[in-house]
Amino acid sequence: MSDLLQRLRGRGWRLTSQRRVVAEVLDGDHVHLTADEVHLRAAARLPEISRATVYNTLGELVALGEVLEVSTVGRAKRYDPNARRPHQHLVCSGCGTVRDVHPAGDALGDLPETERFGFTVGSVEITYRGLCPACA
Amino acid sequence: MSDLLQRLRGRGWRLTSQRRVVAEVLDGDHVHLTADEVHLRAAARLPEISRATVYNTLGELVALGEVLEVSTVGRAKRYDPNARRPHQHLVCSGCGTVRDVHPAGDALGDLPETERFGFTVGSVEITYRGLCPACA
DNA sequence: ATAAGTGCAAAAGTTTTGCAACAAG
DNA sequence: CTTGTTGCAAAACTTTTGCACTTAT
Repeated sequence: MSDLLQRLRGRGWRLTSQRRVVAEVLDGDHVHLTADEVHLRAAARLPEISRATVYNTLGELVALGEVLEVSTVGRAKRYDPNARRPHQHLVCSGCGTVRDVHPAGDALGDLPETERFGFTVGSVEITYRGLCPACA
Repeated sequence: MSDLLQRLRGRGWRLTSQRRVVAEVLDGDHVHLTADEVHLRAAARLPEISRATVYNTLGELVALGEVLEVSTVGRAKRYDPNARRPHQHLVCSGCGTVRDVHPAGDALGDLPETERFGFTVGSVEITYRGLCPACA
């Protein structure tokens, strides 16, 4: 069983075949699927799985902090299972492909107090936009 | 006439009352309206303006580089007229409010060649996520 | 057994599109 | 005038929801 499933079970997550399949589909590096893509791949293994369950499961994984929702501009949300190691994204403006990147050192400094407008800042997200080799 | 309208006219943009109203609604700092909010405010001045025209106009302004689409996670896109001075966003995870911020110096270093996967990187986008005073 | 999870189908929210009527240059 | 723009209404897409049925524990 994957680390992910093991961790989830430890948290009292009820393990169903649908959830197992969704977790399996999300496994891996550089995986940034849309909900629909997850459903498509999950259905290949478990034909009767419903869209609603995929959405429910993805929402729960996000709430548990095991999966991240990737910001998009207009397109459908993408889900990133690599929530444990901080990283940034390189997004193709042509086809929407996303790659994880781990820029060298550099501490993307926190936002100075004077620029916070009273907000409580929880996370910083960096996205590099450009064109992938195929679209360029 | 605003700078924006003047620039657009210079580019051969046909100026209609609908477009003028959309441009006026977008004018200002810290403006990050959704298409629907733009339509609402535009309709207050020009009651017969249609949603389709608002979407068309916003899309054109984005294509012309005069307005930026702000990344969202799930919610409706927001449009940012402050496309000329580079800046970042502080987004409330509660209500979706967006504020422009201009972090001190710091050069958010370019992505090193070895991390580009063959992509042509055009822009870097930084988003600080947290809770605004009202939602905290 | 029982509480939680699932599937279905309908609805909600956002954005796009086709086309006839209209208006800016 | 001519071509680009608008409005309408319908459709496309993504995500959410209500409820009866099923299942993991």
